Amino acid sequence: MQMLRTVLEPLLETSLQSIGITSQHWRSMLVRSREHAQGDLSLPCFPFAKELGKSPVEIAEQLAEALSSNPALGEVNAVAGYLNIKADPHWLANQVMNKGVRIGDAYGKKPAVEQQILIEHTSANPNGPFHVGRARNAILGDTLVRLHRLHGNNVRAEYYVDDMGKQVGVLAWALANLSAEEVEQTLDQRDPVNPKWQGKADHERVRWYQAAQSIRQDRSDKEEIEIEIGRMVHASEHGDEAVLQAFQDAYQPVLDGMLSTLQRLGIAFDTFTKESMFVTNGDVAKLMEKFKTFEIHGVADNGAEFLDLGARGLKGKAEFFFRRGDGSSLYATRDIAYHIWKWNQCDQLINVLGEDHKLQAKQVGMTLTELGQKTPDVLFYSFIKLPEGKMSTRKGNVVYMDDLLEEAQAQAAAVVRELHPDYSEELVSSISEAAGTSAVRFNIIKVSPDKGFTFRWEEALAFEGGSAPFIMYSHARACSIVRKCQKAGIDIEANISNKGIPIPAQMPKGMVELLRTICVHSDVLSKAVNDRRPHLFANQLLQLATSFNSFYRDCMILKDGELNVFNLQLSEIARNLMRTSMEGLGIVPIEQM
RNA sequence: GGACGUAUAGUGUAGUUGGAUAUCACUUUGGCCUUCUAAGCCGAAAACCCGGGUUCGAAUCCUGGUACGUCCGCCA
Repeated sequence: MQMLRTVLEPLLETSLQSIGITSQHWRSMLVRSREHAQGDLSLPCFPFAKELGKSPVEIAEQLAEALSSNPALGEVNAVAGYLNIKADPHWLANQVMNKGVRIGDAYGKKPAVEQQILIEHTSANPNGPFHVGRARNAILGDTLVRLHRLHGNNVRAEYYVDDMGKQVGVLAWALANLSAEEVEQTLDQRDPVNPKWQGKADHERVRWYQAAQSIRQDRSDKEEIEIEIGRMVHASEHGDEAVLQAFQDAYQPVLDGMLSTLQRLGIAFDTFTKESMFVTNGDVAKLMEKFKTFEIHGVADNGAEFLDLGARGLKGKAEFFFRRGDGSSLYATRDIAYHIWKWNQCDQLINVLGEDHKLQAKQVGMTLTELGQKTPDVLFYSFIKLPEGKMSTRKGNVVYMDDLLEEAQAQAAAVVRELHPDYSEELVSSISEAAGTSAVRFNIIKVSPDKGFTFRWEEALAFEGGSAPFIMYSHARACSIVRKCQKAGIDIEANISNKGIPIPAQMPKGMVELLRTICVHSDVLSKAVNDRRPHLFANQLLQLATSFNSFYRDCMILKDGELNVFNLQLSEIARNLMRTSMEGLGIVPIEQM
């Protein structure tokens, strides 16, 4: 609770000086109390014992006594060597009601100058539909973008389109050379396309890609095919316009299909940048020339070139190849050109990458350093696997995002129909779409990114407890109160702008809880954004919803037709905080459930 | 073989500049719907991978194991 800390620290400093503590080390010892019942902030006094030759218990008591009173301070207790300080509920209420708690301000450390932040995420190869594994990147990245915006930062969401290289080459070759019959014949032992997704290019064209992969291994003319694909890939890497256009015609519909899946999850991008751009504009060629001048530059027997990053401390296989023997560039080389381009248009750069890219990212980072460039921040995430094991399109062990979202909506719809038989089908459909997609997002975002994640249907589709619908429900209740008031002829606006409402002398437990939760909300957002850990904020929002539910139980707003204005004002503050926070996590803040 | 990451109740998780009685949810279990939406609320039971070390104090730091994940392409 930063707002309490700000008030407390100077008081505590005086108090500490009075008993002979002058070093500043205690500031880092002032921690959040473990138990809410004990306090908001606690200072363990054990380290002072040796210095002062007194027992920690005694020191804590002396400190408690020496601490001057302040409106912000509620209970101050010395317990077993700890000094516990609780914020005064009235002071908290005053902060919330009259000082105006806004999200993202005051207590976070915001840079004085507006920074342009560029977040690159997802950037999946456009060769097939999203499965839940690939979606972790998109959900994580988009949430980070949203949280930055909530925090008041200027962010651009960027998708790097891999429009050259072997994968797209294979897709383009297949579309040009295989008939639908051939494709289905080749894939006959595989599950057919879900009829639901017929006509959706990511699902349809991936069949061509898969068939080509199989044919490249088995067919008698596989050598010729390989030569043909190799020719196209080579041409694309030399900026051949016709080939690049053919590639684009092949992948663009697939990419569009993939993006429509993401759109259903509320995920969108501001800019798309094609990898081929850095080949055609000459950046890559210039970069490779520059590498030649480096002292860590090396050449292999066949003329391929590399940088010896081992000389800069990289362990393991330290030769970082940037050019093939035939003179063409490699993916990583283009990636570096891309990074230089990105740095030219932002102050902070964040990449969201799977853990399989760790070494690659390290190499790119070290090479950028070598070039005198800054290194990007990277949010790594661990892979999602299925209970049956690793996700593999090839083995058919895969859950497509489109299927998951469809199932999520269907199950949510079943819940809504059971709870509200009176709702129209239209209403059921809009509620269940919001609840289903939000639940899927939240299920992934609420856990720490570096934690391995096993996808389970029953967890992704859980609508109670720590889920998105739980949060949505709290928000919908707050909205329901407003509707109820309006129906009773109460002017909400007028009552909210009435600043003269006294803070109640006695506050129920639920109200104090809500006030405390609201007061740490902004702190948590700052931490989540600055540390790139969105799950922290997800858990905070759960806490906010839980606190609101307790408040809802303890504090009536409309009782026997009588309006409690203070409760209404607090409820509205909580409702707005919930709504904006939900948007920050990509949870749809519907007003009725 | 080397590098990096992870290990917390029956299950899934929170807790990283060391602090008290370790968080939340599911499951199990006891209560609460003639009062603003019970997708809710209140209560009970249940856990820090295994050894060593540092410290007044270790889930947290160091060290040695074990298990799991990822990487170690002139692929992308």
